[in-house]
Formats: sequence, structure tokens, C-alpha cells
Amino acid sequence: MTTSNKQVVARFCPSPTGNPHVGMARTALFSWAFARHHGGRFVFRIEDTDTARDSEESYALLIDVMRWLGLDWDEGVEVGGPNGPYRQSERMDIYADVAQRLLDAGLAYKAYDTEDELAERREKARAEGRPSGYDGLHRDLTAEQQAAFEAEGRKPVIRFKMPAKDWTFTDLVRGDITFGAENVQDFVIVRANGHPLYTLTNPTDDALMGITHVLRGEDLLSSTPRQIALYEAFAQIGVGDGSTPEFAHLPYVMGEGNRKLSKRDPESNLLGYREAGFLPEGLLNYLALLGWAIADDRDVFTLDEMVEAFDISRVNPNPARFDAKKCEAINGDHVRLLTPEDLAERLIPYYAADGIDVTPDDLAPVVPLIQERMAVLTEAPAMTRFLFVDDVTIPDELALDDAGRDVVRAAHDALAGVAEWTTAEIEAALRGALIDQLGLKPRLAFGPVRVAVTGSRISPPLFESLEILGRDKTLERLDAAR
RNA sequence: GGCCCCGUUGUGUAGUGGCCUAGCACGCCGCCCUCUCAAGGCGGUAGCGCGGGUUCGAAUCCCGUCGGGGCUACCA
Repeated sequence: MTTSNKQVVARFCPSPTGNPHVGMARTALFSWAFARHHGGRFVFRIEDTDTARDSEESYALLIDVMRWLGLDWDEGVEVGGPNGPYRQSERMDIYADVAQRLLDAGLAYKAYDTEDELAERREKARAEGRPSGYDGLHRDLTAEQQAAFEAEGRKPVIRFKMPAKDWTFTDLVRGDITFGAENVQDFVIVRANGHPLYTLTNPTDDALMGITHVLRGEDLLSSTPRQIALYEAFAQIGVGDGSTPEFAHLPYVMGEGNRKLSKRDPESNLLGYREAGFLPEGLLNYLALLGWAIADDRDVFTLDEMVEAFDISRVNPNPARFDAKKCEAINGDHVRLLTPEDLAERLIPYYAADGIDVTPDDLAPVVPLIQERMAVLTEAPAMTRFLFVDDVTIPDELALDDAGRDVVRAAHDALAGVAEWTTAEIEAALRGALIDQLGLKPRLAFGPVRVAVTGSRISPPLFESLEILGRDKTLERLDAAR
């Protein structure tokens, strides 16, 4: 698949705007898995050239989320590397230099069109059924013409001069793609105010950082010919090693309806998944399923297994809908895959967030009761809060009727006489008193006890719960409810 | 308008000419297990956008068409 035998170098290069979202994580995951599968390097770069939208908060969130997910990088922000710095805002001199060399080599030129002039010609082209990109009017301006525009006070942008040829490349997930020469026009690489654009900075850094494989969203598909043209120009002016990377355009992650999951969609907020109690391995596993399959009859796997099996050519090009239900189900499978000790450790912050201070020892007997009862970690404190608080309150709608109070009274008396406070003895006492003596169906016998002790109709297994709760608290609560 | 991408049950996928009366998972429905809820087991539901070709045979190849999406910026 890889045509050269160079070491694979893939990268993830988000812009720090807004909250990190799931589409971003999927792109990072695939790039990372691709690099790891091929034993290559993974670079993490930040593309913060848009000062109006970028923020330091967003940058910090990006680092936080990548570390939480466990997608480690060999070079990039925070860790450094031989091709730094890795924030584009710190590389402005490099872009200015590259732009100047492009200009000097005649591969780019200054264009003085005003926004209005451009818009007018664009409309005309559209109306006539022609492509609406730049028409190349200022491509071959003489020095005198340029001087005249300068004299008018016009500030030029720098445009890259697209060679007049068709562009074909092999997309690793979509196969051969061709754009006709007439559809790829000269594009702006430096703004009139001197700031470089993504169109220049991204290929420049990929070239300088030795990126061999570019995995990114499909929204960038149609800009690929321009990038390839720039690479060919770089080869002429000595930027990078003269090679062009391979490209793979990943499908979108869609939200409800038929729209791309956007950054402002709460469903897309990555940190929201951590808060909601998703495991990074669960979320990543689910995200991997959006466009990729490890086998035709299996969809739960570890990151290591994914790295081992990942094959970019087997990525499905269709946009995929994000399905919260399936995401939870996959996460639940990963919860069950954890050792009880590991799960207990991971649960502690979620108890803390609920105002419950617990230690791993406190949780040791509880975890076996709840591990298979939750899909996300926040369910644990909700389900077992009654074990760690002094009193429970019984909601009005669950208030016991006379029959229920009779049951609770009988349960209290039976339990008061239990010699050894173990699950087995608790169960024996309760069954004896409520089922054998009162002749109740199990459901009617244990229901009121559950409500009295846990404050809920739903709980972990009752007898085990009572053992953990302890005799005193159990009797107290039964007494209070009778 | 132009160019490009995409099109298998509700959702994600497997499928690369016969193994497909289309497999798996989530969802949903039912049953079993059962002290509740889960987990687990069993069963059910529902799909190749459409129309033409090519072929003995097509979800798979070709053409057309329809639908969705992206780009067409001095955003990324």
C-alpha cells in the first residue's frame, strides 16, 4: 500500500477553536492507529493561524483530551521534537520565507484585485456556467502595472500559480480522483495583511516535518490538488525532501438528521463524554467503528487490537451517523472488560463529583455488584449512593402502603435475629420470614425492603447490598420505614 | 451554476461476479433466567435508492438517473 519504504509519519493538526469534538477524535484516532500500525511516528501539531478564532483555552483542552484518550504522540506540542516549534503561531517567519521563495521562483505572484472586483467576476463566471474560482487576471502583471496598483494604495495578496494540468491522485480510502485543470485555480496563500493562510501553512509544515501520510476529513478533499501542486513547487525551491505525501480522506461523523456533527452540538463535545462517564477505550472503540470494522462478526476490541489490524484501505468512505445508544453499549462492554480493581480506581472521581468520598477499599465489595449493571461510570454513584450516606429518603411515589409496612416490620424482626451478618444468612432470614411464613411472592416480599433500605425500586442485588450496608444501618432504615 | 465525494435493514458495518433465500453489532419486540435493574441465553423485526445494460449468474461490473454531502473565501 505504501509505495516508498520510508518510515511512516502521520500527523494530527487541529485548530484550537471551541471545544474538541468527536469528529476530531476520530481523525486523530485513525491517524494515530495508522502510524502505530506501520511502526511509524505520530506528530501532533497545532494550526493556530487564525488569531480571531483561536484560543489558549481551546489549546489546553486539546492537550487534555488527547492525553485522556491515550493517543500519544512522538513529536509535537508539549513534547517537542526535531522539527519544532509545533504551533503554527510560532512559525510565522518560516511561512514568510517560503512565500518569498515561491515569489522569487516565479511560482507565486502578487494579485491586487479588490474583494468587489473578485465578487463581480465570480458571479459572471457562475452565470455563464464556468468554474467560479480566480480567473488569473493578475497572474502576469508587469512591474509597471504592479507599481500602479501600489500607487493606488492597494495591498496585494500572494497567489500560488497553479500549473495548467489535470490533477490525479490516489486517495487511500477512495481510490483515484481526478480534477481537471480548469477547475483548480490560483489560490491565495498570504493575505493582504501579510498573514499566511492554511493553504500555505499546512503543506509547508507537512513538508518540513516529513509527513508521509495525510489522514484528514473529507471536507479537505477538493483542496488536495492545490496541496499537491504546492509540494511540487516545494521540490523546486528546496522545502522539505521533495516528495509528496499520500492522502486519505476520512468520512464525516454525522449527527441527528443529515448534518455533520458540529462543534456547537452538545452531542459532539468530547469532554462531555468524559464527564458522562465514558471510558476512553470505549469511546475510541465506538469511534473506530464509524468507518472501519475489525472483523465481520466482532466490534469490541482494545486499542492494541485496533493498531494490529488497522488498514486504511479498508476504511469505508460513507459518512457515518453517531449513535449514542451504540456508543453506550460499546462502553458498557469495556466497563465489563476492566478488572474490578481498575474499575474501582476509575470510579472514584465520579463518586467525588457526586459528593461521595470513597476509597478503593470501600468500593472493593461494591464493584462486583455493579460492574455489569452500568454502561457509563456516572451510573455507579447513582446506583450505590444509599451505601455511603447516613439516611435515605423515600420518594413520595414509592411510599409504602400498609401491606408494605407489614413486610418491612417482619423483615426488621427477622434480620434483628441474624447471628452472622452475611449475604447467605440475610437471605435465609428474609426468605424464611417473608416467603415461607407470610407466603409472599418474592417480588412482593423483597420490593418493600428494597425501597425502605435503598430509597429506590431499582438497586444492586438486595442481600449483598444489605451485607455491605451493615446490620445497624439496615435495621435503622427498616425501622424508620415501618 | 461548476467541480468532487458518497448511496447495503432505524443506525454502524460485512460483502470486491456464484459460498447471499445478504452475515454481525446497536436499537426495537418477545421468551428464558431472576429479589428489582442489568448482564447473559434464545427467537423475531427490518436493507442492497431507482432504471437500464453486460453475464449462465450482479449488492458486487458498465451507463444513466435520483438523492445526500463537500468545495467553489484574503476560514480550517
